[in-house]
Amino acid sequence: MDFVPLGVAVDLVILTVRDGSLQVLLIRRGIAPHKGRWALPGGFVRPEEDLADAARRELAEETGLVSDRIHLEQVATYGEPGRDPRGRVISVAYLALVPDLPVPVAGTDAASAEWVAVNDVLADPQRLAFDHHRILGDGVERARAKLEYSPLATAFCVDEFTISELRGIYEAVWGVPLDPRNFHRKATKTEGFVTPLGATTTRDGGRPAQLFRRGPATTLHPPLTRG
Amino acid sequence: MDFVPLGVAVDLVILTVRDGSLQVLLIRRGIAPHKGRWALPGGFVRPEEDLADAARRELAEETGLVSDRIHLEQVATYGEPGRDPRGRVISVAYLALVPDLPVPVAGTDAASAEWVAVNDVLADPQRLAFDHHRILGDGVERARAKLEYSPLATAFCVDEFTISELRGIYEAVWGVPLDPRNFHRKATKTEGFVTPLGATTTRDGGRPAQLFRRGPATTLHPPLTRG
DNA sequence: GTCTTTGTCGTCACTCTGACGATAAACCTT
DNA sequence: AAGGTTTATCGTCAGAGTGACGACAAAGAC
Repeated sequence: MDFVPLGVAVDLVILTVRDGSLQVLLIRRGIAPHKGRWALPGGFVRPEEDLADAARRELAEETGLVSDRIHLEQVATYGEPGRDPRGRVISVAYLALVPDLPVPVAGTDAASAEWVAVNDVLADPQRLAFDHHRILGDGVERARAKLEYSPLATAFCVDEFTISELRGIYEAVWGVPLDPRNFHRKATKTEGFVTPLGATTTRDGGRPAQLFRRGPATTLHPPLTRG
Repeated sequence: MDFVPLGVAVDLVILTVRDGSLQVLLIRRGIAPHKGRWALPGGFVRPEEDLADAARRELAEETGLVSDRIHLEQVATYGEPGRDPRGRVISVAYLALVPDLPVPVAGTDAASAEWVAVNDVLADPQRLAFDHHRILGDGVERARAKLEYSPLATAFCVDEFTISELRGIYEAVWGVPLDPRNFHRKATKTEGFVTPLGATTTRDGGRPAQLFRRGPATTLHPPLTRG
């Protein structure tokens, strides 16, 4: 076997929508290399650990979220020689979409962790360690694309949500305003996207809004469009 | 560094359309494990080699195709412990779309290589070695999805092609018949999909058809639909 | 009560789509 | 050479989906 000295890591693009903007969870690295710089959460895969399990473990360590109810999907793998000064490290990137919960963002090997607006991070290619700028870009692009043809936006919402809250997700992720009336029509008429619960809430102010839960659909026909 | 004994490989899902059906290039394994069984082409990544370079190298070794003009994209990475009897092997799968050329399919470490109809292979989960059945499924699914919203179908065509030939690609990959008149309208009216050359050909029989080249678009607006 | 905020229903013109008729331009057969 | 076959390409038409926007409903704020 020609096994070469090489490490396999997972890196996480953990996204949420807070205060109307798309935000990513970053950690300030507590150890070398790139000590003190901002980076995506991540770590090495253990010898007998599945890749997805490693991603779930890292997610739990950073956010305390048990990932059974969290959307987690693989995005891509980065293996360019030289991307990590420690040697040959292959990194498998995962994308996690979480609702805006009062999450105790505190890591074990991270000096500190916090939510940062994606736009701010992407605006500066030097902001993140390693090739994490590129990984973040790919993850965000994946999320933006999937909102169009999948019911994935609901992964950003709490269990019971209103159509406006759902629209807020789309507006934050895509960065464009959407017409409330047309969006309401689309969301409620697209087969299997959302299921009405009968109850209402006034937590968003104004007239009480119906509460919905995510529907059974896995794909949206027809897709929503980004303007 | 906690580098564990572990190998990184690339596996290739090389697709083409031949005789109206979607086909994949398979090799009969010449060495253990799974010697004598059918599998996707692939091999270990070299110590100082980029993942994409490894995929390009394997593609060239198996098909002789120089990949500058071949569409090659990463699909996913498979790392379940136990997926390879030799030990912990992480495999990065790439998807290659090639035109139907008289390719000298002959491998270096493969006893033999040949084109096989994708439907036949997918119908039997035991047909391929390792977890290649799953990898093939994921690759094909990616190709099917991308035909909808990208001009990727042109990657299956030779440089200059007719609308019918392009339609044949869609029909083979999706496995559904498409209306020639409606398809012609869509293909020619979708901005940047195909560029007319002015010349015509009669190689498909019947009335001479206009020749086209792939256009500058990277995304199709609006997308083509599968049904 | 009135104002403000947000939710929900409706209308209308426009575009896109799928089903299909019709004609054009080559080759093939006899 | 005439007619049949094959494929290409244009056109038509009804129905679905979309964006822009008007209108009204139902809560809290003052």
